[in-house]
Amino acid sequence: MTRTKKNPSQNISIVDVARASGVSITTVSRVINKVGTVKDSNRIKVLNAVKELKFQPSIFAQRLATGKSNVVALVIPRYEGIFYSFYALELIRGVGTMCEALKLDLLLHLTDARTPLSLRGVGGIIFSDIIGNRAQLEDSLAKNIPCVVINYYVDDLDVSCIAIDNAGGAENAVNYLVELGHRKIAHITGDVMTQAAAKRLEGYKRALEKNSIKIREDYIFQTDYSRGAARSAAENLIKAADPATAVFVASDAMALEVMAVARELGKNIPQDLSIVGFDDNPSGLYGPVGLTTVRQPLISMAEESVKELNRLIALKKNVPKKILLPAELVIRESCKPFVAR
Amino acid sequence: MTRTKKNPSQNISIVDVARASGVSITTVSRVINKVGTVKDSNRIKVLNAVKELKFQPSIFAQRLATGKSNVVALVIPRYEGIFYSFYALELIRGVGTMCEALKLDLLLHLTDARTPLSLRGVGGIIFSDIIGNRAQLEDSLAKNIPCVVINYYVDDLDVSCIAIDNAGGAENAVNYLVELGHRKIAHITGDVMTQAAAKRLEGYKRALEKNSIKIREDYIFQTDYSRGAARSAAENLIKAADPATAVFVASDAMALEVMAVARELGKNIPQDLSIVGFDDNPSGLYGPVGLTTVRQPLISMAEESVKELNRLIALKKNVPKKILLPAELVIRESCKPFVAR
DNA sequence: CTGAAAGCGCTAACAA
DNA sequence: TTGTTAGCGCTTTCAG
Repeated sequence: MTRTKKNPSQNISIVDVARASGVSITTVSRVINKVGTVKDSNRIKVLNAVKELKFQPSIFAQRLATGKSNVVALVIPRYEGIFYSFYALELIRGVGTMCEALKLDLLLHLTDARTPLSLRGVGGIIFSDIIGNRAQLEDSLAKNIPCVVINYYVDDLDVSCIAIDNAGGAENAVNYLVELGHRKIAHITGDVMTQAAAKRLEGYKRALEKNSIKIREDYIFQTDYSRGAARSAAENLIKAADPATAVFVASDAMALEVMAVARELGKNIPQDLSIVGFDDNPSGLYGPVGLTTVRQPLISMAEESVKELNRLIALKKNVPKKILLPAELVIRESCKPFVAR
Repeated sequence: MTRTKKNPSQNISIVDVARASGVSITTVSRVINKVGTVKDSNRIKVLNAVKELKFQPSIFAQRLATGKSNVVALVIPRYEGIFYSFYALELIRGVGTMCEALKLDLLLHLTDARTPLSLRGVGGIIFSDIIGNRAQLEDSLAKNIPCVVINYYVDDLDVSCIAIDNAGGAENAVNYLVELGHRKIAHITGDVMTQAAAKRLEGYKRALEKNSIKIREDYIFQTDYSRGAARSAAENLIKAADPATAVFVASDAMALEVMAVARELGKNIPQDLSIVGFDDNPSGLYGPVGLTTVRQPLISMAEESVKELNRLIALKKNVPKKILLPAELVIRESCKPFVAR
C-alpha cells in the first residue's frame, strides 16, 4: 500500500519540517507562504528546520493544491529560418529575463503552426507573432488561458497584444532620406505576408505621399526576407536605367546583402547609394560602413509582454490591452545627402 | 470544506471521464497511459468521453503522483553577449527540437554563474558550457539530479558530457592552410578562459608542430572573442613587419571582422591573406568572399544532449557517457594557395 | 495564533 | 480485465 520511494533528491516534505520544528504542517505552510499569523518563535523554528533539512516545497503539489501554474509558455512558430534570426533570440532573452524577475517559469515552445497547441498546465501563453497559427491563439483564448500576442497587432480579437510601430518606423526612415535630399527612394520589402513587412511598406508609401513624392512601383522590390531575394532585388535596383539614389530595406540582414552587392558592382556606400535598414541587428555594425537603421525595442517588447501576461493572470479575466511601441531611427554612416551630378 | 472552483480551463478531471464512460478512474488512467489491459469496448468508451469532454490530464497531479518530472532545464550562463551569439540559438533550437520529439518540456534558464540554481521540479538539467558555474553543476549532481554538460568536455567529474572536438577542428583548419603552401600562419584566439578557445589554440599549435613549422608567439593574437579585440588583432597582424600569409581565427564573427579590416587596409582576400574561421555561422556567407570555416555540429550536439539526458533519467542512476563530436572543415573562398612574390 | 482534516487529480498496489 | 483505495505533498477551510 505504501509507496516505495519518491524522488531521492526531493524527499523531505513539509511533514518532515513540521516534525523537526514541532508544529503542524499547516503552520509550516503558513511560514513558507508568508500568510496568516504565526508566532515569531514558531516561525523561527520552522525557518531553521527548513534551512537544516534543505527543504524545497514541491511545485507540483503546490500547483495541484492551488490550481495555479507559474509556467508561462512562449510559443514561437518554427518557420523557416526563425532560429537564425536575431529577432527570436532577442525575444527569448527579453521574455526570459522578465520571467525570472517575476519568478515565472518559462516554457519554450517551438511550434509549427499546423499542430494544435497542447500546453498542459500552463498559466499563460505568449504568442510570438501570428504567422498562420491564429487557430492556436483562438483555441487558447476559448479555453480561457491568458494570452498575449507579441510583435503582431491584433485588432480583430479580444486579446492583449504588444507590437512595434513598423509603419511609423518605416516612415521615419524614409523621411530621413527625404530630408537628406533624396527623391528617388526605393524600398526592398520583406515578406508582405507578415504584418511587419506589410506595415513597413505602408510606412514607406505614406512617407512618400506626405512628401508629395510619387510612388513608383518599379522602385518597390518585394522579397521574402531571404538573402537570395535581397541580392537579386539589389542587382535590379542598382542596374536600373533610372536607379534610385537611396533605398529603405525591410531588414538589416537584407540591407547588408544590398551593401555587399553594391560593392561588388563597384558602387560606394553611401556615396552612390544611401541605405537604411530595419532591426538594429548588431551585424549592421560590421564592416567599414555602419548601417543606418530603425531600432526595434525588441527586448522591452518582450519584457512588457510578460508583465502584461502576469497582469492578466492576476486579474483572472481577460481585459486586453493593446500596446504599440515606437521604433526609433539610428543614424550611422550608410546615408549621405543627395547631390546631383 | 469543499474547494470553491479550480482552474476554469481545466475543470474536467479523470473523475468526469470515468463517470461519463461508466468505468472506474483506474481504467481511465490505464487507457490514458496506455498501460495494463483494458477491454476494447471500454477503451473506446473512454476515448470517446475524453474527446467529448476535451479532457486533458493535469500534469501536476501526474507528477505529484509519479514523482517524475518531464521537465528538462537548459541552463545557459548569461554571460555578456551570449544572446547575440549564433551558438546560443543553435543550442536552443537543437535542444528544443529534441525535447519536443521526446515529449519533454523545456525550461530555459538563463543564469548568472554566481547564484545557485533553484530549479524545482526539474527532471534533468542540461548545462550549456561551464563558464564559472561549475558549482551549480556539482550541486545538481550532489542532489542526484540527472545532468549533462554540453559543449564542454568535463574529464574530472562523473558526468555525461558532449562536446565538439575543437582541437581536432582547429588542426584540420591549419593543416588545410599548410597544404595550400602557407608557412606563416597566424592565429587569433578566442577567450582562452573558455575551453573551446583553449582547445582551438592547442589544435593550432599541434598542427604546426606536426608539420614542423615553428610556433611564433608573435603570430598568436589573444582576444576575448570581441569584435574590438579582433579588429586590433587584425591590424597588428596585417601591419606586422613580417606578416603572416594566412590566419586561423577562432570564430567566424571575428574572421569577418578581420576581412573587413583587411579590406580597409587595402588588402584583398584571399589574394593577400587567407582566412579560416570557426563556427560555420551563416553570416560567413555574406559579402563577396565566402568564409572558409570549421563547422561545429551544434544542432546534433544539442539534440544528442537531450537524448543522453533522457537515457540518464530512465536509467535512474548516473552512468555517464563522454562524447566528442568531430568538427569538419567547410571550404569556401577565403583561402588561396600561397605563392611567393 | 494554531492544528485537524478535507481535498487538489492522478497513479499504483492489491484484491477481485 | 477491472475496481478499490491509499497515498503523492501541499493549501485551505474551519474549529479551536
